[in-house]
Amino acid sequence: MIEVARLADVGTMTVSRVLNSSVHVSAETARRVHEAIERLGYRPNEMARGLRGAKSKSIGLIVPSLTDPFFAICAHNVNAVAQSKGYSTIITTSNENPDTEFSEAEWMLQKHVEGLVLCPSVGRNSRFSDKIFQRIPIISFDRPLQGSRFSSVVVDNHVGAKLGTQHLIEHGHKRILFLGDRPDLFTIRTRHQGYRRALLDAGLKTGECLDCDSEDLVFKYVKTALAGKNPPTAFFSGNNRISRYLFRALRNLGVRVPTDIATVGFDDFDMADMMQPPLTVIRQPVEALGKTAAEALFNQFKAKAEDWPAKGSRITLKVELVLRSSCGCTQDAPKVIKP
Amino acid sequence: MIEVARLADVGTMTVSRVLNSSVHVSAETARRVHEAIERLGYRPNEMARGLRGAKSKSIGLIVPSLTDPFFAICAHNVNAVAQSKGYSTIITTSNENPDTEFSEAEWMLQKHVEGLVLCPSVGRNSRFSDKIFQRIPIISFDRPLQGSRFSSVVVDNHVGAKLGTQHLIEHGHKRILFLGDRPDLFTIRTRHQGYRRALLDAGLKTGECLDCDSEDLVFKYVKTALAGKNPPTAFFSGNNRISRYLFRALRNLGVRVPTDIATVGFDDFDMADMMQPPLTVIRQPVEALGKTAAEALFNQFKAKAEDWPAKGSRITLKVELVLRSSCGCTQDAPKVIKP
DNA sequence: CTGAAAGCGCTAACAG
DNA sequence: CTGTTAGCGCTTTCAG
Repeated sequence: MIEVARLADVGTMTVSRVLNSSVHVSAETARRVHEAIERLGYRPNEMARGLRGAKSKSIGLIVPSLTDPFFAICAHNVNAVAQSKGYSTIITTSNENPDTEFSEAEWMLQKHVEGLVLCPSVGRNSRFSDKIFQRIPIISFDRPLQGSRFSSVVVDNHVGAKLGTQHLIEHGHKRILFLGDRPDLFTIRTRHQGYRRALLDAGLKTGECLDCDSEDLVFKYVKTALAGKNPPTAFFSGNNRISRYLFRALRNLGVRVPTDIATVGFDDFDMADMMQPPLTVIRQPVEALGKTAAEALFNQFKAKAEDWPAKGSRITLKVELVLRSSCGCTQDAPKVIKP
Repeated sequence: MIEVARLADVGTMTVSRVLNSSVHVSAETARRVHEAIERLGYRPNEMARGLRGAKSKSIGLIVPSLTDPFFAICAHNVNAVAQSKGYSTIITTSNENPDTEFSEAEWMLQKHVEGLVLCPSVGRNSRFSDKIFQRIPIISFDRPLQGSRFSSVVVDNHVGAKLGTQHLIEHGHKRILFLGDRPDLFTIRTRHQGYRRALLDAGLKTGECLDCDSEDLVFKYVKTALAGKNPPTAFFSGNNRISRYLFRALRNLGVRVPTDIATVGFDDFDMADMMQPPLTVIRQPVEALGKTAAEALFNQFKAKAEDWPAKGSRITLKVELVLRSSCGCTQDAPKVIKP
C-alpha cells in the first residue's frame, strides 16, 4: 500500500479512501491511485482490514453434512446470498455432533465471522448462549436453536405431516406407521406430532416414531412390522433419507407399492418422480430455506447490536403435498395440494 | 490478551507462548495463564494472528455448484480433511462462470487462504498463472487446470467411457450415441474420446458429442434421434445429470429400457440402483476425489515454495463398471467390472 | 480535499 | 524461562 501511495505520489490514507470510496477524492488523484494499483497489481490485505475495522466480510455456515442433498442445497443458497453481498462463507460440517458444532462455531468466532447460519445438531446447544456468542447475529434453519435470542427459519412440519397422513387416511388406510431417523430431532418430532394429530382426529390408532437411523434398521423395522399380525397398510417417512431407505426396503422385500403398502414421505428429492411408482411427498421449499436464513442474517447486520430483539423471531415456510402414485392415487401428472 | 497477562501476572509473550506451546514455559506459570484464560473466556483473535504470521489457517474451495450432489460430496470431503487439520474452509460457487471463479479466487487470496482447491470452469483459466497465484499451492480436481504448474486429481475418464461403450457393443449394439452437456468440458471431452475409441476399435460408426446442457435439450435430442431413420439402439450419457435427464426423456417418450434402448452412464448416483430398470453406470470414487485433492494440498504445505515442482503432477483415480440392467444385462445383484 | 500519527491483537527477535 | 520492543497492513482520528 505504501508503494502504491509512493507511486501515485499521495499518502496511504488517500489510497485507502480511493479503495473504500468513503470520502470524496479529487478525480485526478483517484485516477493516479487507480493507475498505481493497476501497475503494481496491488490487492488490499483483508486480514489487516479486518483487524483494524472488525469487519471480516465473512459469515459462518454450519450444516450436519454436505452428503445429504437437502443440506447441500441449503448451503448453496446461503452462499449465493453471501456472494451477492460481497461476503465469503466459511463452511463446516458438524456430523450431527453438538461438540464438533460448538467447537467449530467457536473457531469461526475467532476468525471473526460477522454472523452465523447453522442447522443445529440435537443436544446441549444451549451453550450458544455463552457470552462470546452474544456479539454476533446467529440464525438457525430447519431446526430452531434453544434460547429465545436466536431467530430461525423452519418449514411447516406439523401441517405438512398432518396433510400427508390425512391423505393416506382418505385412501382408506387405518394402520399407518411413522418412520423417523431420530425422534429427538425437532423436524422429526414435529412431523410425528402432525402425523398423530391426523390419526387422532380420525379416531385411529397412532404409532410411535420409530428410531431407525440406518438403512439396515429401516429394513429390519419394516420387515418386522409387515410380518406381525395386524400389519400396517401404509408408511409415512420422516425425511428424504428415510424415504429412500424405505423404498429400497419395500423393493427388496418384494412388497408392491401402493397395492400392498402405500407411502408418503416428507421432503421431495431428485428422481422421486421417476421411481416405480412415483413417490407422493410433502414438498418443502429447500432453496428458500437457505436463502431466507441468509437474508435474515444480513438484515440483522443492518441493525445495531443494542437494537437486536431480545426474542428471536421464527419464520415458517409453507409446504405442499405433491400427489404422485405411491399413496394410491392414479393420475398422469402430479397434483399439488396446498394446505 | 493484555488482560490475561495482567491477571496471570506475566507478560503477553508468555501468554502467547502458552497458547502456541512454542517454547517451554514453567508448569506453574502455564497453569496461572490457563486459569486466567478460562476466567476471562479469552480467545485469540485469528485475524491478528494471521496478520502477523501470514498463516490464516484456512483454505479456499471453489466448485461450480453445491446443487449437484457430485460436487457437494467432493466439497464435503475436502472440508473433512481441512477440519481434521484444524483448518477452515472458505467455500464458494462459480456457476461454471470463469469470471466469477477468478474474482472469487482473487477475493480468497486477499483473505490470505493458504491454498486453493478448485474444480475449474471451462474458459480462460490461464489467468491462474498470474503472479498473485504463484504464492500459494493450488490443486484442481475433476478437471485439470491449464498451466502445468498446478497439480490435479482426476478420474480415469477415458478408460471408463471406453469400458462402458465396449459393454454396450458386447450386447450387440452398433449405433450408440453419446450425450454430454458441454463438449468443452475436460471430463465430457475425454469420456467422448473413450467412447469413440471403443467404437472405432470395433469398426463401428461414432457420433458427435451432443451438446445438451438442459433437460429440454436432452429430451429434444433423444426424440429427434429416435424418430430419424436408422435410429440408435443405445445411449451413453456423459455424467449423472445427463443420465437423469435421459432417464426422464426415455420414460416420457414411452421407450422401454433396455428392450428398445439400452443405456450406460458415467457417474453413479443415489437411487440409480432403484430405477426401473436399475441403471448400469461407470462408478467413480467421488469421496476419494475430494479427499485426495485436499490431502495433496496439505502435502504441498509441508514443502517450501521454492521446492514446489515446476510441473504439477496428475493423480488419476480408478473407475469401475457397475452392471445393473439398463445395458441389457439380467442379474439379481449388480456386478462390478474393474478395467 | 489530503496527510500524519496512532493503534487494532498478535508474535519474531532480541535481551535479560 | 520470561519480558520488551517493534511492526504486520490497514483505517480512524485529528490536523492542515
